[in-house]
Amino acid sequence: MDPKLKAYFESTLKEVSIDCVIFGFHEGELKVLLLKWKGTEGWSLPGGKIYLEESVNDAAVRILQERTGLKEIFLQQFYTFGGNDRYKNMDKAALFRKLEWAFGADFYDEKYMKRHVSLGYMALVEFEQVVATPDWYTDECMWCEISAIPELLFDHNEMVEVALKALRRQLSYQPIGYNLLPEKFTMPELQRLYETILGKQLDRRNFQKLMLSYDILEKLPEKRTGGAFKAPFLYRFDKEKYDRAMREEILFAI
Amino acid sequence: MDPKLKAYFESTLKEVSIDCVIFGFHEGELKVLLLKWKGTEGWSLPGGKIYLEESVNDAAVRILQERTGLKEIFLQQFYTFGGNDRYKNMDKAALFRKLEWAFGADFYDEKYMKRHVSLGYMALVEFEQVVATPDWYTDECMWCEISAIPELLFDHNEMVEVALKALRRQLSYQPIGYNLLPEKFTMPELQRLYETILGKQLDRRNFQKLMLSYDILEKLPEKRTGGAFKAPFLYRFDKEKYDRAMREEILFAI
DNA sequence: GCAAAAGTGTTAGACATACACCCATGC
DNA sequence: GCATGGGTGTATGTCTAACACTTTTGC
Repeated sequence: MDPKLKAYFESTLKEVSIDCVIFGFHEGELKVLLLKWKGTEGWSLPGGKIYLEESVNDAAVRILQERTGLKEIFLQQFYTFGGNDRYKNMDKAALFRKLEWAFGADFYDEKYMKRHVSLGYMALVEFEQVVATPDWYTDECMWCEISAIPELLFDHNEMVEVALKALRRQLSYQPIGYNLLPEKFTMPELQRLYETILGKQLDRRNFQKLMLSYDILEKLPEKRTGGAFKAPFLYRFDKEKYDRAMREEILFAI
Repeated sequence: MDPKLKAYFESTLKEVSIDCVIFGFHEGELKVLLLKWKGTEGWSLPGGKIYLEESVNDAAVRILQERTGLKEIFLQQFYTFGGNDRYKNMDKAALFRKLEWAFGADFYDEKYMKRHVSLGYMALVEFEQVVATPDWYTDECMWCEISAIPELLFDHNEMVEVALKALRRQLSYQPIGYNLLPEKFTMPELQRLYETILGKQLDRRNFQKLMLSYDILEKLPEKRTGGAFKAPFLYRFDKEKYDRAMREEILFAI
């Protein structure tokens, strides 16, 4: 095995790791960042290990930064996966044969390849700002529409589902959008975001009234020009009020 | 060190453990089960380790059963604690001196006393049915009112707070009470439960109307006799409808 | 009879929902 | 001009929230 990889294994927790469901919003679609494992056709969520003296939240921030280049974004734990059958839908032997081919004959070492508990973190990122970067295990990145996710390695399909459910639930008591949209955005864009996450259509006029009633948006004098049809106004989140709404968990009746 | 304890250490995950915030409701008070560590005056939450081939959820069920005698109750993950400073408010050296006194000179073995990631589970139990039982480390159990919890070991005070917050949040999209109340209960008792968890007073008449509107309660012909004043009716949860409401996460506007 | 707890009903107002009309832009 | 998307306003009905009266029970 590569000595650097070995050193990484030695300096990190062995039984615990982190997997991130990184949500981005682009062209009216909610997408998730996936990585393709070297030497295989298998895709997985971005993940990583925790250094011995690192808090798990710090590790999640670090991993997210390594994969997207972004710091200070919305990132939170949503569930911890600790089934003893997390490989159940896979041909584990075949996978590890391929991985040994890519990483060296002693990659599959019992010392490192123990049963893992995985902390699921979800991140909401501004799609345009992400510079997706593969990690040690992987050689390709892909933004995949939430509705067209292929079969993933391990229990990562379940992770995406649980993350999405947590995200939807969160929508009912916290605002969303600050980390998923560019600084300035239009009301229809915000609505599209909500519709995509919730998976249902919303009334244009009622949505606007509701959003404005929460008093977290600032209407700008500018409009989004260039597009076809009537130019919509631009809005911006009032960060202070937005953060307060996040903290106080105001009920968002949507 | 005791060979049985050593064997337990060898057969469990070393970096991960489980801590349980076990809520019970008694005499109009929400209470939490605490354990006192042998040889110390320190209190902590009930917890335990995960066997190598056991899923974390199974481990949580097992630990809960060991401490309360109860099975098939409400139990769920609420957060995973992975700070690298989880001992920060304690005199760690003094604690371990006391523990070595109680467990043997080699209790504090670097091999076992690593940095731990702790999975927080919360349980809602029927107070009357619990037979509280200390574990390996502890020699005393106590039900402690939520408002009068002493300073606990490790980061367990924070755990209780986070659990309580999660419980309150959950109240807004799921019914509660099935596992906290006896089979038959009165509307004022149910209301007291909600008031205790939410930490605020509710209107008697509106509460009743709201609860009945969710169609998960069955009004019984009997009344709670024996008490002073007018005898209140007894109710029972319709388990099927209750479970459906849990699954569908109907919004409980309380 | 009185105080305290419980049962039941009413009413005003807020809010969600549904819907209508006008404006801007490209073809 | 027309199709399409966007801005704004209004009416209706439902549900929440505040509140009143009656009944039961022990002292």
